Amino acid sequence: MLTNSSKYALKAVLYLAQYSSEEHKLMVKDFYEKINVPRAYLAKLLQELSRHKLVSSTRGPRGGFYLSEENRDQPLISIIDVIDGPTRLTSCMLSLEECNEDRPCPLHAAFQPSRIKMIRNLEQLTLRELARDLEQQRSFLPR
Amino acid sequence: MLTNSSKYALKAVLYLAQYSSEEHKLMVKDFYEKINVPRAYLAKLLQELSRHKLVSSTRGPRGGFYLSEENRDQPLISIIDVIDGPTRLTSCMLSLEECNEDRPCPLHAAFQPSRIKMIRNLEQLTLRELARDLEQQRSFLPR
DNA sequence: TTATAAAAAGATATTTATATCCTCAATATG
DNA sequence: CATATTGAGGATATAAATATCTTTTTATAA
Ligand code: FES
Ligand code: FES
Repeated sequence: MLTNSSKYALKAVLYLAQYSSEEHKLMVKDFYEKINVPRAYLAKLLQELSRHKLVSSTRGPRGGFYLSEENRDQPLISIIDVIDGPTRLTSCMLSLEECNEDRPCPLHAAFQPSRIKMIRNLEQLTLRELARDLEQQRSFLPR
Repeated sequence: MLTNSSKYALKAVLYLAQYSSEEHKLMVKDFYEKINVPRAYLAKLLQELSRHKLVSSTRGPRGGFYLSEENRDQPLISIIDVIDGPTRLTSCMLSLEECNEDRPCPLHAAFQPSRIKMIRNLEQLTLRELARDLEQQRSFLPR
């Protein structure tokens, strides 16, 4: 469904949503163990997200990563698009060149409705909303 | 969502469902181009499915692969389980050890309903049914 | 201004998925 | 029985994903 890379990225961003702020930045070495992601690989993923303005960072002493208020309003899909590429979830399940009703593959009719629902969720749910669920212990971040 | 391998396998099996029978077996070299799968790799995938009794085959002259009537009644999921492993679609989207309501990850609540629908579809739809759609040109097999 | 701490960037290594190749075993046919 | 034909199986090659290591840049604060 998702690659390991985007799972790592989502865990990292949700962790930052919970425990970081502009006043309290987190260094990679401070939390890579909490979310069980290889340290150097996590750094790479966050760099990529930073380049795309999905997480915030500053270098040097007292630097680190954090989520700005704007970052928190990003939908989940934006993380996935950057790490897995924008076609991972929307492309045809059997790799037909394009997925559409006009010339559907054999799986299309049965799967498109639930697939669309999942994608709509990813487009609508923001990091802020999921972080709130975590805070209220309505959900739990895997380590 | 699915690996290339299981997409290949599904295309192959659906092709066999349409064009093969016990009386008319198909050799790999006769159809690997039709479904655009590397010849030797397709052979490997069909061998694996054959070992699991999901496709039928005989060796020697006039041999080849085909789908028996029993093969045609298998659900899609059985192909995917053999090629991708049985946890590909059911495991937690963030790789939490187990996906359940008691201790859900942040994505669980939003995604589980549509995910379950997709999996139910895969468990219920048989090759026979999808082949019928193809025959009626209600769907099209990508090459 | 200097030393230091942190991310950014680039190079390299490892593992897994995908793909190919070669030999062996089974089966049909003459 | 001999021979040709096909899948089965094992070994190997390549590509992509995952992971690590080293160097450079930027910011802080003494
Ligand atoms: S055409 Fe294949 S999933 Fe839509
Ligand atoms: S617990 Fe993560 S998807 Fe169910």
